[in-house]
Amino acid sequence: MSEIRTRFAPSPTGYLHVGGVRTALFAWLVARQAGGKFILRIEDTDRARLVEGAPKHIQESLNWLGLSPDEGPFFQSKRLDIYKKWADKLVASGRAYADPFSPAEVQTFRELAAGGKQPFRFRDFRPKDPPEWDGKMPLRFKSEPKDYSWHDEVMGNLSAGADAIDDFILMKSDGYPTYNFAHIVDDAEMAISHVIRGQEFVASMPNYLNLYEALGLAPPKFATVPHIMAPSGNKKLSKRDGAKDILDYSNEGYLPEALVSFLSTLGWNDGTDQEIFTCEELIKKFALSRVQKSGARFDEQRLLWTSGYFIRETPLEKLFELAKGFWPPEAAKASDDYKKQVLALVQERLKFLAELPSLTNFFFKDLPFDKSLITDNKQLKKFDKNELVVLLEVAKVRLEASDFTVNDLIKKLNALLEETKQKPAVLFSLIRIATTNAPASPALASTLAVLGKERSLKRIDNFLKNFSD
RNA sequence: GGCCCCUUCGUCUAGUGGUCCAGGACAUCUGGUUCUCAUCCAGAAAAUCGCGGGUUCGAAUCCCGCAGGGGUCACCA
Repeated sequence: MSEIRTRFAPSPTGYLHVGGVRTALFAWLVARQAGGKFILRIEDTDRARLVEGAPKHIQESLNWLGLSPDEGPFFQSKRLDIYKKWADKLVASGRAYADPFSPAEVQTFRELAAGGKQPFRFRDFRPKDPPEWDGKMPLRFKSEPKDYSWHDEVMGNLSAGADAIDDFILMKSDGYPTYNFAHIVDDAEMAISHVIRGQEFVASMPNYLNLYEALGLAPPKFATVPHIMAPSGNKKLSKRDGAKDILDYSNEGYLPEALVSFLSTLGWNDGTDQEIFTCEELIKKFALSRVQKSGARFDEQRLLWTSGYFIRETPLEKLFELAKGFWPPEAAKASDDYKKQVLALVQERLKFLAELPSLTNFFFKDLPFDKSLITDNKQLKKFDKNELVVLLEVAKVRLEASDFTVNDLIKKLNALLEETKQKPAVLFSLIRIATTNAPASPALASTLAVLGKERSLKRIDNFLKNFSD
């Protein structure tokens, strides 16, 4: 059996989003699991829609996810001589003709067909005496209509009638090939074994099959991956629906492993109850035949859950490395050791690393006094202000006697509960608010231990001063 | 509109004629983990398997029709 070779072939018209990346991931997995090659090909034949920097951006996105190509990137714009060669071959065999019609004339044909209630087909309007192709006119494929049935690794057996066949442009008047022509030539030249792509191309399959025959090429295997749908409504996910640049996820501190796992289970599963997959597991278990035939909705909640899961599973040292660049500005002067302690406390509640500042800011700077934390608190709002002040003053004295290790703090706090005859819901809330001024924090004893004795007591003092006013 | 494809809890899905009055996960809700947020644990609610006909002793699973959704009909990919 010949080598498995798959490709990802985006057009450089902008950034990569989850839809494109999932297709790339599937192609990458098919290559990896067979010990084959994954090839990146930039389809830059539409000169008008090129976006500068897009190829680099696409490569960075793939690299971040760990889907680096084994070959490429190849640029179609640098392979024009190859397409020319194949085009000449088609002209010689009579399977391509120069198209002498202007867009306006084509439009007239179209209206003519519409008037006759017939579906418009170029092949019904072929020129009687096509001029010789000079490379300046568009070159059109001369189709030979017939029925086709073929196998799709995802969709199963597909078929279409001869009505689906028509002449189409191979070479444009600017000298560049169309996608319809170039991708077939390239897939053959690059010995691609599996063409894995989005479902927008299934309708053109009969035409492609017709062209393969005209070129004398054996078609590769095909796999059609359904679109990722927008969270609401039944439409393809687009930028408007929050289809972010894949590098945005990197910038927000999602782990690439999480994106890969999430994307793989969006329209694929291994038939078991497994919900999370590492890359290695995917390489072992992925199968095109188990990819869903219908489009799957993008579920932000599930992405967050997946992301949080991977963050929790990451060893602290590694997470600390990954978290560099995400700390709040005030953390700049804090020691690595201190930051690691903080990170250990918030690791289990992080969904993505950009949440770090909002979760940890009070560890690095004094937050402003906020009376509503007391007055809105279910337990504390029932108390008289003076009662709370007295309670906190007692707490302060007892905490002054602690060495601020977690164990000792727990001991002291428990003793305080006894002494004051208060519930944790009251006493701990009060101390937590006084020492953090934050609406939420990790467990009290751990928080105090990391904050340290001096800072904790100072904050209680400040809180008492503000609260008494 | 023509052609092609799809249709199981809100969402992602398991399920290929009986073990499914449909299982898992996310989200939601409840309880527990000495306070909050989160984690973790336990539990609840949630799909008459798009609808209607068949075939069969028996259908989410096979067949037909319908409806809804998607894709496509470019010198874009």
